[in-house]
Amino acid sequence: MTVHRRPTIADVARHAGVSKGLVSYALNDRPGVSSGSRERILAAASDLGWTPSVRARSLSTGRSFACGVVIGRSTDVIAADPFFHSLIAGLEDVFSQSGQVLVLAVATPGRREAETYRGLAEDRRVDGVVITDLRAADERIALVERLGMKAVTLGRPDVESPFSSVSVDDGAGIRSAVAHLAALGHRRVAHVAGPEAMLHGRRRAEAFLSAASDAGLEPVVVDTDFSAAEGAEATHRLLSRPDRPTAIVYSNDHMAVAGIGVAQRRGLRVPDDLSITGFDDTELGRYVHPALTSVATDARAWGSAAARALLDALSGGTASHRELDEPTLIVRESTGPASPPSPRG
Amino acid sequence: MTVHRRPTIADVARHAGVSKGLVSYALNDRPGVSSGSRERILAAASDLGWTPSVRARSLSTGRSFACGVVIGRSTDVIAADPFFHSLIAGLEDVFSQSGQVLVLAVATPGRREAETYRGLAEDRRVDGVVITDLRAADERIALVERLGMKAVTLGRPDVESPFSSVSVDDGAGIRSAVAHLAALGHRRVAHVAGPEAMLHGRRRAEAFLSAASDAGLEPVVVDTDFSAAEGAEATHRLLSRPDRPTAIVYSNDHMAVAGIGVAQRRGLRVPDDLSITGFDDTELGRYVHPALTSVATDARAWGSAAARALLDALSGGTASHRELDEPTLIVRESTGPASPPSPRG
DNA sequence: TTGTACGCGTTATCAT
DNA sequence: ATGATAACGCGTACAA
Repeated sequence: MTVHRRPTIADVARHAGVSKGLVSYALNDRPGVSSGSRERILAAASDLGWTPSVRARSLSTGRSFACGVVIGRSTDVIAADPFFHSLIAGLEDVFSQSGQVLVLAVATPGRREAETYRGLAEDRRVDGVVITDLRAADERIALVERLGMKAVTLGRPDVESPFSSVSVDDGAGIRSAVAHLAALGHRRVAHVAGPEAMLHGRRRAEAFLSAASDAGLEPVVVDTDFSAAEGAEATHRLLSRPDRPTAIVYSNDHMAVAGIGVAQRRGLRVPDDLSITGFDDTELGRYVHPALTSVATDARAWGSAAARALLDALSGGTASHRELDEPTLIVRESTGPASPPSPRG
Repeated sequence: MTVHRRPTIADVARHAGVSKGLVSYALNDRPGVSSGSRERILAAASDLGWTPSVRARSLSTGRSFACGVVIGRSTDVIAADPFFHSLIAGLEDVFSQSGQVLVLAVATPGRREAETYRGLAEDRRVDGVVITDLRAADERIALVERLGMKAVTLGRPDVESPFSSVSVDDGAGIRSAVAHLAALGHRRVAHVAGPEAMLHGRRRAEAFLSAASDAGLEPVVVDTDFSAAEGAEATHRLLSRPDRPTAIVYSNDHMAVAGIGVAQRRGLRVPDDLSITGFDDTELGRYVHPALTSVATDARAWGSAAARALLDALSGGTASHRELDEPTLIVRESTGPASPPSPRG
């Protein structure tokens, strides 16, 4: 009675009547193997149902066949961000097909971001990482490089980077939102932005400001940390101004929904008294009242593209910079014609 | 000039003047090492800054030092579920401290759940998995066992299981919501439930029904897939009934927020015409209008407890069943005294 | 093409 | 009871 042992490369070699080394060459599509041997080897491998042992491969090559994503510390904020989940799904779509595994690490107050990257690099738990939420002068680029890992950044960093990037022009999304509002006759428009330290938050804010002034509007920008709490607070602040805006462009749906709540709480009607746009086009936005006008980005496609770029880098490819399709504005009910502000705002 | 090479166990052995094997025994706290040698070995290891190579260890022990979570196919639904993120954070809190890594795998229409588990097991990419969203007669239990992995389930399965479980009595949360509504004078109450196939969805529905009849109320239950879309549709159906409910208990915040939207869309005021409760106490619920009354579960603590249980199982512990603290009802603005239904509902 | 050393810990076997 | 030695896991890579 034979125990079911997993076939090793030695079994394949025996089966094909060649040496272990030759099998390795044949299976890795490398030169120096006659086509006859190659065929016999491949046949033997498939006969035996052989698949390489990731563990053994890992030990001899020093690679881990895993890629990582480090989630920044603000768990609550990211927890509420459906974007992130779609991104993960997109990454996994590609990784799983290439035998890579996706490792998730969470930075905490007790284990800061840099330590978390170090932890993943230390024993090469991952070969590469996906860097999200780029910050101004982001130290992670140099850190990851120093740690000897490959990486891909979501968006193009503002510092020298040896890594590939995959970007979406969210500025275009913001511009279309502003254009939409301008066409509706709004003049005093506000932007509830993400953290100023985050590159995409900043770029959205810049796009907002330039689009608004190009259209001859009077723009205001308030920074937040992307949370519903700060989104709500920013909305209160904006609506308390004597020259309160008639439209607010939020940099995510979450804050926009909170913004609708604040407006209602203050007795304003959306969109009659205040127009609101979101960003990310989350499912919930379609079912709140009024349904949210939002900028739709394809986070899953973004993830897939990033994963492919990272795999390419892992197999020795040179850094590339890819720009994905522009996001599009989905107009629903939360935006409407501008009307003079009522005194009760 | 010496190249910076990572110290291996052989270096430690040399340094301590003993053999490789003995170092391994000493570092793994196994008998057969004199206290003198043990001390010298530990000193040498810390002198050299030696840490075991996970890869080498992995090859010789057959373990991967990784644990996995498989995300079921409905990405959109889970994407919107902040619960999941907190769970992940809780898992990672514990895994990262014990040198484990958290692997995330996503099942897709193209790669179904069972295949995904198989993929993780095939080359032992993970040693154990956390099984979430238990279903009735869940086949994953047997599958995972057959695949030779350890596991922990979130909630206690309704089938024989060799695995530890960590549970939260969400029924208690539902009961407190029903009690709250009953105290406010509601009589016709509805529950917008999760999928009937999911154990926790079913248990919440059962808790709802029994609590409602115990309180002498007239309960209705509608099943959904947890998405905002189905939550909204269920709400429409309920509010179209001639004997429409005056209060609805949703099995997540997401659907509850959509429910508020639907009520408003139909010209009903919350809570004057309709009281609404959610489940999970997400951040957004605090900022919608009216702020959502919701059942708060500590997903992060749940994750940590599950991770600990899994680690325990990996180190040979026997299956245990732990019950965490009961969730609590957070009363906000979306629930209020019952009032006779207006004809416009 | 083949043989074999190598990566690095773990563990069974053997000697003291 | 201590400790050394060597085999093992499984691919990879280089010398022969």
